[in-house]
Amino acid sequence: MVAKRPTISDIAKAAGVSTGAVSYALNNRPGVSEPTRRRIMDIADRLGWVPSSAARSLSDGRANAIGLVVDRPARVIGVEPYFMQLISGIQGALAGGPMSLLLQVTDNSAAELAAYRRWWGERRVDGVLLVDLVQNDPRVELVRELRLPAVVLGEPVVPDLPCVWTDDEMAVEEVLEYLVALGHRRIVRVAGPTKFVHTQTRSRAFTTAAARLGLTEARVVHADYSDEAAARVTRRVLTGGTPPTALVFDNDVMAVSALGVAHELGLSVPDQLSLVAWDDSALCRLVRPALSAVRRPIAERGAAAVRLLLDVIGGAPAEQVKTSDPELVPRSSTGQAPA
Amino acid sequence: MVAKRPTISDIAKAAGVSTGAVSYALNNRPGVSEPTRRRIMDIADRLGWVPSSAARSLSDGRANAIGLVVDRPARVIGVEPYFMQLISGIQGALAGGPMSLLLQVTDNSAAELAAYRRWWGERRVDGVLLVDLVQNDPRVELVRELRLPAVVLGEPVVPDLPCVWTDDEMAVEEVLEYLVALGHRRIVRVAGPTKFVHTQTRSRAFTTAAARLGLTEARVVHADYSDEAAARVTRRVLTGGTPPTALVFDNDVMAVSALGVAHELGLSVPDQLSLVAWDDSALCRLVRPALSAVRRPIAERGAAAVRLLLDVIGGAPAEQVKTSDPELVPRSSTGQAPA
DNA sequence: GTAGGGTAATTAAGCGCTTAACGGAATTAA
DNA sequence: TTAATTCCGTTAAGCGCTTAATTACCCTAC
Repeated sequence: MVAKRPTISDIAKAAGVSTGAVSYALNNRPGVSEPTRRRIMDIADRLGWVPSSAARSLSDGRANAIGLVVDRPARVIGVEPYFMQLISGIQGALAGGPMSLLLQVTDNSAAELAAYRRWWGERRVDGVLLVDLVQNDPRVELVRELRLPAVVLGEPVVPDLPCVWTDDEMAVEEVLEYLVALGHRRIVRVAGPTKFVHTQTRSRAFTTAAARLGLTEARVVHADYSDEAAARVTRRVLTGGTPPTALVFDNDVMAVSALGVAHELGLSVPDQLSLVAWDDSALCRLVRPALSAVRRPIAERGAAAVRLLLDVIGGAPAEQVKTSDPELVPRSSTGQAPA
Repeated sequence: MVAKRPTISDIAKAAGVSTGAVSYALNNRPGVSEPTRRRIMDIADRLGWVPSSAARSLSDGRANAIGLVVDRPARVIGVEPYFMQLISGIQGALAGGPMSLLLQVTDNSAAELAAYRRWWGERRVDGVLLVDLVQNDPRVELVRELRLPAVVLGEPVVPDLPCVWTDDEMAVEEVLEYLVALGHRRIVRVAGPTKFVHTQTRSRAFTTAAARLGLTEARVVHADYSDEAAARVTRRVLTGGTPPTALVFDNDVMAVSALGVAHELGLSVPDQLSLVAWDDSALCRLVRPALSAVRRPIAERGAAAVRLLLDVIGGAPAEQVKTSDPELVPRSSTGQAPA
């Protein structure tokens, strides 16, 4: 078989009908008799016909693709399993359907905006996924201006934007209560960059829960998700006055990095220091001691976001979908607070 | 500004010329005078015009996109930094140009083939990247049949297919020589699945070099890149008769997993057991002891592959490009062989 | 003065598909 | 018998862009 892409008019010719009839038949719309439809469809797949996405887009205005742009430095993105899991979930929900995923990795916010704008201008996507929302995120304004269907992966901070989220606040509380039950009182949260909405949400939840539990020495410090920054911050925190007995991180990479620092400082985990990671991953399981971590349904979130986005593209109202709750998976990095 | 995508006929109207003239002007082709061209271009970007990719594709037959499908189980793909680094590299080479990346993650080879075939049928991509080639890979046959431009990321095993590769054989030798210099003689290579061409290449290089160095007890065992399989295999190897003193892995995840197993068996690394990972990553740096690893220019490979693919799409002949050589990065997981 | 040659534009066809509008034949109603 | 209704199918316009063919015009040359 040689490579020649058949078009509907090839089919029409073979079936002795007009291209219009072929189109109706192939799209399961009324206008052709059942026998004709069958005949056309038989011919179509004997010929190995596949609709040209360009032609279809041009005539019906739909791109049959959704876009995701991830704006994180290459350095960070490589390590964090988060995105690949997310992408897996996205693909799962896309599989079988006619939609494809357009992916872009950028290293600054302007490039990210430009990517969305270009996709829209080129009519390349029917909608986009938004991750890592920041305060007053310009993307919100952009998609609204462009009337570009969008789904946020994150807390419902923008009232009329559809989103898919998990109850992180609850998880933060759970972690704190768990640590307190183990006797910890000096607990530090090593958060991601302040700019992210999810960082703020968790930090707020942390502070609130700490206050409720009477943890006057609990506090939040910031790093940038990278192992280097986490190591630096952790070292500083642990070598300062009245060091904490437990650290709660905002991702897995930072927690693993901190494990190294603890080791380096001769602090035994979990005897002298407890560590909790956020976003469970193989990384957490693989290191020794294995890290206690908050597991969130990342792939599930990706899949849910895609389904929601498809609905929104189809004209459904902007829902705010909550996925299953995160859960704390205790492993060997957390233990009784030292006396 | 409200969302309304301008077309060339909007521009034509505004400039008082025909759409043909606009097209010539915008594409920098002869047929319009310099002043007219300027005027048209000014209007175009005042209007924020962006070419419709569908329309362009339809008329010139080019999709302005390249495709990558990754066929690895979600479980594996999440952990391995490899793909994200690759994607970063790909994006780097794509940035600025008009091409986008279409990504698909599948979990079986049939689905992968189907994805390529569909993209081709839909005229969605101008070319594709092929990773993880296996022996007699059906994709090779497919892209040839479809005349779909393709670049292989891997060794030049298919004569007329362009590819981008690194000299892994050399790196394998280097690792072996390094270990031998440290006094190791019982060395086991924990390889990925046999089906992959790169696995075979490295295993062959390993066996050859071992023979040359007189290592009669060197051997190769197989796992599937996952941490579970690696743990199982490592445990078996280490608890068998005359266990090896050094293990060389085919990725980073397996090496980290083995570190855990060693720990569990009470084997001190590197005093009693040396470990070498393949594909350096933050993972290797982060664990304790930090893993000695073979670092390969992954992002560079991705970028080179894209450049090559763009050339091939443009009609260039099928080159075989070799990127910079891998290098062994010694860290704390390798040491003198035990007496 | 007219043929020849550029240059700067327009025209129109075509890429592959969708879909509103139309038409002819068979069926039903009156 | 004729008119109204259905059903099945065709026609043709249009989506936004590219490009070969064509026209219109101005210059130079003989």
